[in-house]
Amino acid sequence: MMLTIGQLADYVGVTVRAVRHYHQRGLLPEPDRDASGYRRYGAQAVVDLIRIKTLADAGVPLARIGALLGAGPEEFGRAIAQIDDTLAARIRDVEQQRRRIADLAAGDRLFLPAEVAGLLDRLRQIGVSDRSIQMERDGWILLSARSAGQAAAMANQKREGLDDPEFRRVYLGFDQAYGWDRDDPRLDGLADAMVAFAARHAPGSGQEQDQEPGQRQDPSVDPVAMSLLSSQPGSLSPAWERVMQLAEERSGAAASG
Amino acid sequence: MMLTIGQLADYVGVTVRAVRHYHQRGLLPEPDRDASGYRRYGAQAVVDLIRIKTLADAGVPLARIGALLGAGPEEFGRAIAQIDDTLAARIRDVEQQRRRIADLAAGDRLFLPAEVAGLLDRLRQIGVSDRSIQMERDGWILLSARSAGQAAAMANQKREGLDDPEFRRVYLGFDQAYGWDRDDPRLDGLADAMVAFAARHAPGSGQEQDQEPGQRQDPSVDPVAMSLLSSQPGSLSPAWERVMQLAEERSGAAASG
DNA sequence: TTGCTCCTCACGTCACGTGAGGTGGC
DNA sequence: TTGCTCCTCACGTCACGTGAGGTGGC
Repeated sequence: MMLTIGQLADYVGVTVRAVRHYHQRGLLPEPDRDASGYRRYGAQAVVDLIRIKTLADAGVPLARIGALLGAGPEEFGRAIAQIDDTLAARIRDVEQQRRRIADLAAGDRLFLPAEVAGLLDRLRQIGVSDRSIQMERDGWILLSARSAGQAAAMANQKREGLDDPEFRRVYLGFDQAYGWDRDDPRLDGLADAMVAFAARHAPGSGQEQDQEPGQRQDPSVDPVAMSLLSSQPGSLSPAWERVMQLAEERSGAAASG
Repeated sequence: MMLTIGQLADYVGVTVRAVRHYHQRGLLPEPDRDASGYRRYGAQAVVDLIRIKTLADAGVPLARIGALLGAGPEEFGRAIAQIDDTLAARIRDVEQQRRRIADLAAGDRLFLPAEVAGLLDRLRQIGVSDRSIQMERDGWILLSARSAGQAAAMANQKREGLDDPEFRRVYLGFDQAYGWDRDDPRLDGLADAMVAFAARHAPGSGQEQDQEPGQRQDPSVDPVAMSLLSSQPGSLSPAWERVMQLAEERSGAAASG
């Protein structure tokens, strides 16, 4: 009336190899052998193995299970309570994983701080092209990776800047100019508008906010700088290169004039 | 404005070693190196790595993640739905694990089929000693491991048998005799009672139920056989050995007379 | 006799962790 | 100059899985 290793393993719901592994690790005492050298198990082995399996299923490392099996009931009880806490936390973790894989299929909320996601939503809302939004997203991702806090603050600032109709006009004009020829006559007007807007919000104009130290330029009022955040090769079109060149010439002339 | 491997890893919440591992496995493309031979990452790498981490956290094997990253949105969506099902099942698993580790601290419900647990409860209720209940438990554990269905049926049968006051008397008498001397005069009366009860329920007495094939003896009417189920060395006391010897003599004499 | 179970090595797997020994960036 | 980050091997870890080669039980 003793059990073979296969009967024991099947009843408890583990593999034969697992039982042998628990012997090797010293979790389950090696039983006596029968005449053929087969291990033969009694009821205590069933009880011990179910304990081991139950704890192992709960994710308790085998080394800790070994310590727990030798512990008194009060220490065992405390350990059980702590393991239960871990399992409760695991349930919350899995619930969050479900939300996150749902986000994965949905959009790009997952890749950005909430403030940046809010800015991108605002850009979509005012009619910015998908191409520019993609470039903004990539730029903000890189900025967030280097300094999440600073990126969030700057994104909020830029989103507020978009409440200004003139900033929206300049930003959308630059966005739409992407595919123009580099000698398109409208680029001059666009460069003028950008320089004029930047001048009105530049230091000394009396309109800027207090600058934080180390924050040399403020992308919330400078779509050119913002677009440069994602300086992937090829991201600048001929028209954009041209309008930036024109703007630089004019602001240089204004500074020296 | 490109990221080092450490900036990338910190932002996404993985180790630098994990990023290198994903390169090795081909999940994340190797980026270009800077002048020092350092890897430099763009925004796409952040997006890719968050995808990998989110799926890996959800328990998706890396080999499958590799296939998913190359899949179209419809296949990706189906995979996400299937992963979500797996996570929902995992939550139910963890909830069951919590119940099982609670049982582990509580009692021995975990080690026995419900029918056997019910029988043990009944034995406790009618006043059987802890020692005998322990022996019953061990016997039923071994029997359940060899044939769970048969053990359950036999346990139900025995529990019903305990509704008979005479069976209870014989069983409790045998239980209490454990610590008696082997020449205690009360053992004769106990053996008599056991033989008389067994004879009344033996085949041919007109009281037995239909016997199932292969079920040679019925422990529900034979506490001696039941106690023998757990034939651990040393489990039989001198008094029990003696009373079984007496009972065997008498039933042998009855059979031959 | 055949198929199933058991035995003991011993290498493989999965997703990285952890030094070992050396170089570049601030 | 010091400490931090980066680089490439390459072995270690955890809980077993999976043959390899052989024997015993029904």
